[in-house]
Amino acid sequence: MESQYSPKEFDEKWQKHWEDLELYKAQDDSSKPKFYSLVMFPYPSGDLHMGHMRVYTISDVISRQRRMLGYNVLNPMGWDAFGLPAENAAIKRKLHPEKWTKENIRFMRDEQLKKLGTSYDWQREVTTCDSNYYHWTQWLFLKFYEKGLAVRKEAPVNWCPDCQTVLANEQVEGGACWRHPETPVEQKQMSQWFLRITHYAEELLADLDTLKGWPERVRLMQQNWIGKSQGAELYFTVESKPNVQIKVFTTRPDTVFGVSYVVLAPENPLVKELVSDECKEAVAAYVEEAKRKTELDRMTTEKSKSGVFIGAHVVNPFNGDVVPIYVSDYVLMSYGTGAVMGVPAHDERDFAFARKFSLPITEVISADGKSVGEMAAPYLDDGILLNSGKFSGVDTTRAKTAITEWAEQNQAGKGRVQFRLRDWLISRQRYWGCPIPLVHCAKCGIKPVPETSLPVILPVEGVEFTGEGGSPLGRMPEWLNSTCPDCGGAARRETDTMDTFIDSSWYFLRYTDATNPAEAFSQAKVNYWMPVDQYVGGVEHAILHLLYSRFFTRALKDMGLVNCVEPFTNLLSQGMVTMYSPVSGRIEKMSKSRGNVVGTLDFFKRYGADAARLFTLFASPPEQELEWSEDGAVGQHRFLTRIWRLLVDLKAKGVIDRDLCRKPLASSNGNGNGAAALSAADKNLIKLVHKTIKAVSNDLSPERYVFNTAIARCMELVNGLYKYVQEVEPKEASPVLSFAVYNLLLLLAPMAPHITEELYHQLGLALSDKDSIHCSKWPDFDESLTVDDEIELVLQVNGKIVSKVPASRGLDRKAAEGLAMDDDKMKAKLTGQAVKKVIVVPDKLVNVVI
RNA sequence: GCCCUUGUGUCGGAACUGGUAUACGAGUCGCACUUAAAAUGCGAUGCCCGUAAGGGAUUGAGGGUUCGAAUCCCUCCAAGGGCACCA
Repeated sequence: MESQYSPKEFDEKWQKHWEDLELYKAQDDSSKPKFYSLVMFPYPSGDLHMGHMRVYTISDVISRQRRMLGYNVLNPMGWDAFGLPAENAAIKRKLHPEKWTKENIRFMRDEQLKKLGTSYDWQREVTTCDSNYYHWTQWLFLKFYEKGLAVRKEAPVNWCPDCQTVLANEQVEGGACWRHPETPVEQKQMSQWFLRITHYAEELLADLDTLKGWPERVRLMQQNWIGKSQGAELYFTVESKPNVQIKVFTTRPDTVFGVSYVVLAPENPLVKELVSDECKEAVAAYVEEAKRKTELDRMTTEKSKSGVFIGAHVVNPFNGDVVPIYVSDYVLMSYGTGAVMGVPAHDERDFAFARKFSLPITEVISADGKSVGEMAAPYLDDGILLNSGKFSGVDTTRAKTAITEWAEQNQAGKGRVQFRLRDWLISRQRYWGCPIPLVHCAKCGIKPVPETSLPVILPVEGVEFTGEGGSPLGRMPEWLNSTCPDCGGAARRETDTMDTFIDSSWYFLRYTDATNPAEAFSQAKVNYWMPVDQYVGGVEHAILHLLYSRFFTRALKDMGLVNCVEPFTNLLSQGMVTMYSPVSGRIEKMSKSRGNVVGTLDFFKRYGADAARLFTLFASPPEQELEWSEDGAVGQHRFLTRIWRLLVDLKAKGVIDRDLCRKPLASSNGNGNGAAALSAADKNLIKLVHKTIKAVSNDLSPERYVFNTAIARCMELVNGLYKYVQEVEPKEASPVLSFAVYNLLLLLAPMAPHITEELYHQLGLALSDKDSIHCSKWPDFDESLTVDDEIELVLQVNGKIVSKVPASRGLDRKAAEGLAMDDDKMKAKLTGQAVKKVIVVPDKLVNVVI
């Protein structure tokens, strides 16, 4: 046995050993309870750095400990392999995206994730750009299409004139194309595919309450994103065209008597219909300008309002007022009805608009129902109505209901709920994505590709990447030209591919039956494993990926494909890893572009995988940010070295014994295993072991998941062992030391899997060559051995500490009080004082109030 | 602007339900080992006053509840994140 701890001698040996033993293979049927452990799968960008490793380490520790606790664990890994960077690399380096992606996957899997010592079941590896995966992505799309959840509709989208393609919202940075910061993105009206996530808005919102295992902040972010508003839709009849109504959505029906104008969004079709001849030119010009307006312009002109009168009026159904109709880009076509009523007195934006166009500001609510006269700013709070006909004098809350009711009775409107959530635009004019399985037939229109013809293969050979002019698929006639499944005539394939978020919205279902050639997943397997018991991932996916996955699961449940409603029972969203960036001079998220990355290969070589894992876990609790520091990592390497040296020494002395180590030494009170011979040092060490087992078990439990304190407890045990060895100087097989060392290794095994396995075998604790510490049972503890008989009683006067005295555990109140009154320092404080009250916290403190 | 999170020694961070603030690690200093250094082991180490014994203040700031507050409540300040003309 080497006297020097050098992980490079054995890290890879054990990784191979575990793989040969198929230690991490999940069983599809088992008498053990199942535990589905999931970590967000990576995009194969090519090179993981230590910052990326945090999430895999956390998830791996959880999986390993669950295995030791006796669960049948599914811990899979895969690749979110479609996406733009691959296509970019292809354009830049003339390397096919598939080749680039596959090479990256091999490197990341074999050289990075495996070398971290992760415990994945690689037989279930999933790669979203493989046709045996996207076959089922397409099949699911067809299911959504059948149910009317995938629809084609016109929508304004982000268009980059340089790339000649639609961009995802995520690819618009500061109003410009992410590839050309100098090119502003344009808004373009296009026919695109959407998934109707809004169909589930209400449920997605309501069921957030059932996700008790999710962080509060993630639930809140989703809640805000879905954005439910309670209000009313009110109808304003056009004065010159009594058969046309403008419907507006408002959350403030109580302010309807204060309406001084109505505004339409520039894209609202009513603009063209209602505009008067005199205004036609000005309105058309404004609408044109608004269309061209980029997000950049919008942001810079945020607060100032623009707009044009369209030469028509509407009648307020509540008071008969005739008010003008404007068109303005502060009204969005995609929210509500694309029209709003302007109430300057009680809305910030309407106030600004009214000022600019000199429109009347009619006060209809105030704190006490009395007019305040000239308004310098809009009054936004609740209050009492005035100038509101028969509703004057009513408070806002009741007025909202009353006015909505009146509208319903008089066909002037109705109550309505509005969501901020929009339907999910999934079309992408890109090559490297899952083809949408549809054809366009001149005769029959849009037709789905029959299930039996799936998958629609993404062509790999003969694809040219020029970097301009949209998707290369459109320039491949041999792929583009197909036949109509209905009439058999000529048809063109859909050239758009799907948003990559679709691929990741169901990968956790595929893991349950990853190699099934005939189905997306079998009912039996998916329902055995789902829902995911513990999901770990970055907070950057708090909304999109997690919301989409919830939507998918819900839709599939309604189709009878899965049984569960919510896919992820518990969610741990880990904080990002930061480091000082020489580029910006600040502490920022670790990333290549910021020049503050720590490479994995180099780190593993210098300190070993276990030190990397321990530092990542120790530096801060998982939900918080972690600042990478070389010093801290060295500290963990030192801790491992300390364990190594101690155990090498004990082995040389022959004190560790394979049989003794498994004997529980349950009782220190005289009747346990060899208890008669136990010294005070022995008893203390046994207690320390039990206390450590208790603390670490608690720290690794789902209620806590605080790995930093778990490691701290293990360090204390190691410190205790050093002290014990120094004191006792053991020379022969020791039951106490064998027991302590064995349990230390068990507790550290999930966090530092290599060194614990190596020492387990080196010390001869293994039951055979095929044995692994990772197959061991997680240790139990004896509650009675986790408490000390002797405690320190704290004595306080008025809550201030005056003295501390030793006392035996379990003292009653009287006795504790007696101890306090007997103490010299207490006496000094209390003489001549009237004692008002004595508070005794058993086994903790006595507080005398004077 | 709205919503959320976080503020504890020189640094990363502990303190489970209000009950000994600063566990564990890093750094620094000292001792041992060594010809020497590194490594390792042992010990000390939040701040102020004091040679010491001892005393005092202290968990971003201020206030409150309580016998007792890092922890609960209110106001404010700072940093980070999310949303942002959503009617």
